[in-house]
Amino acid sequence: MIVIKTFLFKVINLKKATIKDVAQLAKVSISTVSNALNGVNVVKPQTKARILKAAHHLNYSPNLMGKQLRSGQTNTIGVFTDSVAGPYFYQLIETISQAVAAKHYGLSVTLANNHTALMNALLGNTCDGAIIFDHRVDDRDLEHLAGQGIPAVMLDRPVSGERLSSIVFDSFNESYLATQYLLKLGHRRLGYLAGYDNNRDNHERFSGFQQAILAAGLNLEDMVVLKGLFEEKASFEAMQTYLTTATAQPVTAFLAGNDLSAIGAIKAIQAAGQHVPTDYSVIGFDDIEIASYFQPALTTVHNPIAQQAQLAVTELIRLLTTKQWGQQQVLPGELKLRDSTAQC
Amino acid sequence: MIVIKTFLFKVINLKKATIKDVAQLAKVSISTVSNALNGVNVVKPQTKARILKAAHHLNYSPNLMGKQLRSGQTNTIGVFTDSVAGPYFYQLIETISQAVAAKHYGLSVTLANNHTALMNALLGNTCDGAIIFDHRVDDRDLEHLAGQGIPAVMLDRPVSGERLSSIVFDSFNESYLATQYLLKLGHRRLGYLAGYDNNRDNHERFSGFQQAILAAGLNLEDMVVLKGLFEEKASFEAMQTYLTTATAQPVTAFLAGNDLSAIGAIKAIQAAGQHVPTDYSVIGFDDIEIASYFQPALTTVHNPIAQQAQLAVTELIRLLTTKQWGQQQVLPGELKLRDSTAQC
DNA sequence: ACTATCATTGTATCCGGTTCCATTACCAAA
DNA sequence: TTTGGTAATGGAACCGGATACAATGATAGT
Repeated sequence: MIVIKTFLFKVINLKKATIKDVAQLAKVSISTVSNALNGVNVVKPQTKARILKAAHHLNYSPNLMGKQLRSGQTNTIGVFTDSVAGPYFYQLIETISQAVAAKHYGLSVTLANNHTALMNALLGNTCDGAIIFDHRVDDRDLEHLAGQGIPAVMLDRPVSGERLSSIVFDSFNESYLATQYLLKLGHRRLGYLAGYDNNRDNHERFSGFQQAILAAGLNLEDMVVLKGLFEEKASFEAMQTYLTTATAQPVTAFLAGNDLSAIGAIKAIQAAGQHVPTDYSVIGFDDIEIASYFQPALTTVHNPIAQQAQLAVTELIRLLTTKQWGQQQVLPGELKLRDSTAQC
Repeated sequence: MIVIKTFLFKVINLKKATIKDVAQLAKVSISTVSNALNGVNVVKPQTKARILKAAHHLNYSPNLMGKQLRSGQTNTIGVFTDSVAGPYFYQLIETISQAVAAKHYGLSVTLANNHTALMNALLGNTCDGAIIFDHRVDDRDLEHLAGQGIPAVMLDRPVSGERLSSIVFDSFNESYLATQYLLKLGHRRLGYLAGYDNNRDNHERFSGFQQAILAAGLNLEDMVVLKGLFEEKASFEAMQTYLTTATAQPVTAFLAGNDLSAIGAIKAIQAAGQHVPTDYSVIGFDDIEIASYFQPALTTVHNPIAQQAQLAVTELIRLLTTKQWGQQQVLPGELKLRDSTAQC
């Protein structure tokens, strides 16, 4: 009999202890337990001690679902994204996590594989506010969010509204200045390694590139656009193809859609027996970790990712705690001069 | 009056629509709404259509807290970690996210800044099962978890139990083999760039290093241990100090606790005007992205991170769906021969 | 001793869903 | 017309907590 009892005890114990169990063991009501555990200062110290002891004995930890359902607050900030791949994201999330912790919020990163799952998570009240880095979220989705009163900060698109802010990089100007720098070095025939067609950064960077060229009084027709697709491999192949079909008046400098693209291009140039920056200058975007380790060290545009992350959290908490409107913030980047660019 | 009404309407509308609102608008009970929206096949098509229309009109999306509280299921797998920094984590999480999506689970990554927050999140029923990559979780915590019936897979420590599995790399053997390789190249005086004292990987790697040396009949006293702390800067300084105090019979090869450490050491060697691998051979661990871009390309131990991630998800789902016991799995790494090692 | 006051504790409701079970409506067979 | 059966819908309990409010008990003032 004793054996069976022990077994039953174990099975019963497998079920998570609830506030009811704690109340029963401490011989008080559940409301008193709730008060004691949440630091409401009305419980007699003696009773509180008994409750804490009971809670500890039962390995009690509150069910967050119940807690959050009733209180309507999660005390959690959610980051929603379609991809955690790449160095950008983890630099971002690292600072976000620190900033969120400093403000005594919890952090939850949700990776949704499709749009429905994303919106469900976003609208499912699993967080008090959202930081969104997801290209699939369109304006209609944002309207939904706003309608449900969930504050959000967008990182990949400039938007703003009643409870909606955005913090983006100044891709156009960065590109404009980088291109200007290549022109200043004496290059007159430039190439652009394009990223994805529907990507905002790609679009802005390409526009900046074009505008700088026009502003210098040069002809866009002399320029070359290669499909780099933001990838090393695609850029390598695109550059390889270009090099074999090079004309008499070849391009001497390339602006790449991002660093990976720049690296792929440089590898193709090197594989063809030519040199960077002697034969070609190349500039990237993002200043990923590899950029400074690469040979030659990459001249690239550095975006203040940590600053963006910090601002995103600050701004979201502002939206959460005040009833003020959201705003658009644009952060300027910086051209890091390294060894992949030289005088023409 | 109309203006005020409109205003009131707006304010009311700001509140999220609940299942009750949908029921009211569709003129049915909430249970029917629930059935209709969850695909229970008892609702008359006509009614269902009316409900769907109402739900859409109200921008209704269910509150996940309520849903999960009642059903006791979250359909979500949680990843719990103390740090997302570094390339290891994002390679890991990328594969995890794909695997989880393929199994039709949601994914939530929780970054807890302190132990209490971590355990609260872990024990708060916010996920059906957990993948834990957090050095702060000790055996007592795991007992808690087991006691609450939450299945978990540990990634940084070999453990197993009723609902607990682990998937770790074979750090000891990897280190043993890497050291053996250095010995095979003719090196007789070796150095180890140590990581954190309390880190399991560091401990295993150091043990493997020592055992390989002993097995070769060499004397441990001839070996050198530098404090690299898994960081580039600390390793740079440790190596710099070592080089200035070098003896007549210097070490010719180093095993570093990780790649960053190896890179720091190599930079110090180069800064001192010497060369790798001509003067010193250096081996790292992890095969981070930079390793192959670095000059010289780093000889390092490659761990099958994607495989670990895939197995973690598969194993966790096994624990979730069957009542079988957990297990320990150890994955072998592979020594990637590149350009930072040479014959003595 | 009686009562007002305050410190504690208990009761009941609610949060937003799911789900079991009862109820209703409808139709065909007797 | 009655009955039986099934399809469709509604009612109510419940998940685990928080919280407003009621109730209790103790203490002190008169």
